[in-house]
This record gives sequence, C-alpha cells and structure tokens, in this order.
Amino acid sequence: MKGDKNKNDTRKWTETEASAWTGLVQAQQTLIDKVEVELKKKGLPSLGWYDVLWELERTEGGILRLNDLGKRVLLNKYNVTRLAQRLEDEGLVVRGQCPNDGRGITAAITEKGRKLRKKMWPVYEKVVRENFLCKFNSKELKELKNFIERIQASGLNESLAK
Amino acid sequence: MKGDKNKNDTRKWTETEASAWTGLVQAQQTLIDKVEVELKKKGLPSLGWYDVLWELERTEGGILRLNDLGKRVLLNKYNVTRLAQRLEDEGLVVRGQCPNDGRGITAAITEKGRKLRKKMWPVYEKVVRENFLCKFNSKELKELKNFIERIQASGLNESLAK
DNA sequence: TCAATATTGTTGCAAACGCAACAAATTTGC
DNA sequence: GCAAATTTGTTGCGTTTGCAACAATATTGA
Repeated sequence: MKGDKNKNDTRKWTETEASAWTGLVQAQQTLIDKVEVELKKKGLPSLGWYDVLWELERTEGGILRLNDLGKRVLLNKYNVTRLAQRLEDEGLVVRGQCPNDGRGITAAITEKGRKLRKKMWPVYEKVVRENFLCKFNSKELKELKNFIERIQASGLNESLAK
Repeated sequence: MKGDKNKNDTRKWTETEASAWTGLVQAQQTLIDKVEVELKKKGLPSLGWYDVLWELERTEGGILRLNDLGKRVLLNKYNVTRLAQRLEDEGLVVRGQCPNDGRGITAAITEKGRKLRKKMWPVYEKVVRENFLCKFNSKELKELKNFIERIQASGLNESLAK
C-alpha cells in the first residue's frame, strides 16, 4: 500500500474519458428531470414516491422493513423515516411493528398506494422508453446493460453503509 | 399524430430493459454519492460547487452570465442565483453587471476559486477513475461514450426550458 | 413610438434533505 | 447473565431546493 506507484491517480482525462463521465451524469440527470416534469404536469407525486411504492408492490405481501426499503431505494435512514411518514399521511402506506424485531418498523402498501403506482407507471414508462430505450436495439441494450453492471459491481456494498 | 398505433407506449419491460434503466440510475447515483462522501471527508464543498467553478474556469476569462452558467450545470435559475451568492460569500466568485444587457449578472471565478477547484479535482478524479473509468479499456469506453451520446441526443434542448 | 410580451434574475415561503444527537431493542463477548 | 457494542428508527436544527410571485430590462410588432 505504502509504496504505491500510482502517480497517475490524478492525471488529466482523455477526451473520451471526460465525455463518457460527464455524458453519463448529464444523460441520467436529464432523463430523471424529464420524468419529474411529466409527473408534475399530471399532478402526480415524485419519482421518489414511485420507487418506494414499487419496491413494496413487487415484494411478496407488499411489506418491507424501513431499513430494507431504504437500502433498495438508496435512501438513508432519516429520509426513509420521513418519506414513510408522508406516504402514510396520504394513505398510500401503513406502518406497523415488525413481528420478529422490536426495533423494526414495517411499511405496507395499501390498495390506494397500488392504484397510484399503476397510474404513475405509464407516465414514467413513456419518458424512459422515448428518451432512452428506443435509442437501442435489443443487442445494443444488452451490451449497455453489461457495461452498466460493471460499474455497479464495485459499489453497492459501500453505498449502503449510511 | 392522432391515429397513432402506439398501443405499446405502456407495455411491460423486458428483463434487459428494466435492468438497463435501473442500473443506469443506480450506478450513477452511487458514483455521485461516493464522490460527495470523499469530498466531505476532506472537508471540501459539494460537487455542485465544483461544477460551477469548473465551468467558469474552462471558459475564456473565467466569466459567465448566470443564465448561461445555469444551462451548463443543469441548474434552474433560482438555484443558480443562490449558489452564486454562496460562492461569492466564500470569495470563490465575484458577481458583476453584464455589460451588454442590463438584466444580466455575471459570475467570475477568483484566484481563490481556482485554487479550491484544483484542490477538489484529485478527490473527484480518484473516485471516478477507480469506480468507473478503470472498468473499461479504451475501446469499450468509446463504445460506452457512443451509447451515452445517443441518449443525450434527444434531450438537451427541452431540459433547458426551465 | 410605445404597449404587449419575453427574458433574466431575485425573494418569501414551504417542503425536503443532511447531520448529529438520541432512544429503544438486539446482538456480542466475557 | 449482563455490560458493551451494534442496529434500527426518530427528531431538532440548519441548509438546500422547489414553487410562485415579482421587478427590471430587452425584444417584438403594430
């Protein structure tokens, strides 16, 4: 470790490196922004709400502990607490005690929550399809997915340590 | 337009589509989070500050109108106003009147601002290199860049209409 | 020319987020 | 068994963001 020869930790980037990175950030940001704009236009809640509802809905029983939920949607604990509160205030989710663990709080999606998510989906889907998915044929998409998985490979564990 | 046959606007996604999209979002989010964590560890400001300083520094004269600056860093106007205020409070930027246009406010990077950006760069660079760039060889990176540019192609114009 | 419209930037207020301190329950290690 | 450490969730406080209303200048078009 100590005698590391990595003088090039901090080297200038090539044109390709720079535009791959800034492109990635901008493209994703722009896509997310577009989704948010479309949702707002239709008077629907934000993507953050969608993510939570969807994670619950796709889970057996529609119920998760806040902690697990937070890991899946990349939210730290205080934000999960508060988002769950807001969702409960709107009747989209019900909170309860976790049976096995006295510390645990569960969130369960309600019928109203499921309906809302279903209503949000086509808006979300349309933006992603028209601005992202439609740019690639099936083979290319697999390649892209492959690339993206390589990026993820390094990182998930640490990012959860919040 | 009216007789559109696009019944499949809202169809279910294939496995590849789903994981390409969620992967993209998560990968980018995780990378950004890591950069922010590292910057914070070193007592440095956030990525948002870096972006602004860098956009100024790379511009001839180190000066830009707030409006142009906002477009480049994907910030809406009220956030540019406030970020510029904070940067000026820290002496990293100086604001001034735009000569041609009475409405315009300019932001110019200071020597202190340039120094700070240079200090932030290695931290930023290291995270991106070790978690992103290093996963790809030169040929792959070009392919990836190419893919990303396709995504961007659709979107930039509209996203600026804030 | 000059009124109508558009652009650019600011501000008050409310919602959301980050941090650090905290409480309660569980797990670990002796 | 039990004290120490860990995990899980909440809350207060300050910062940042989003929204909508606003002011000031520029542009457009009759």
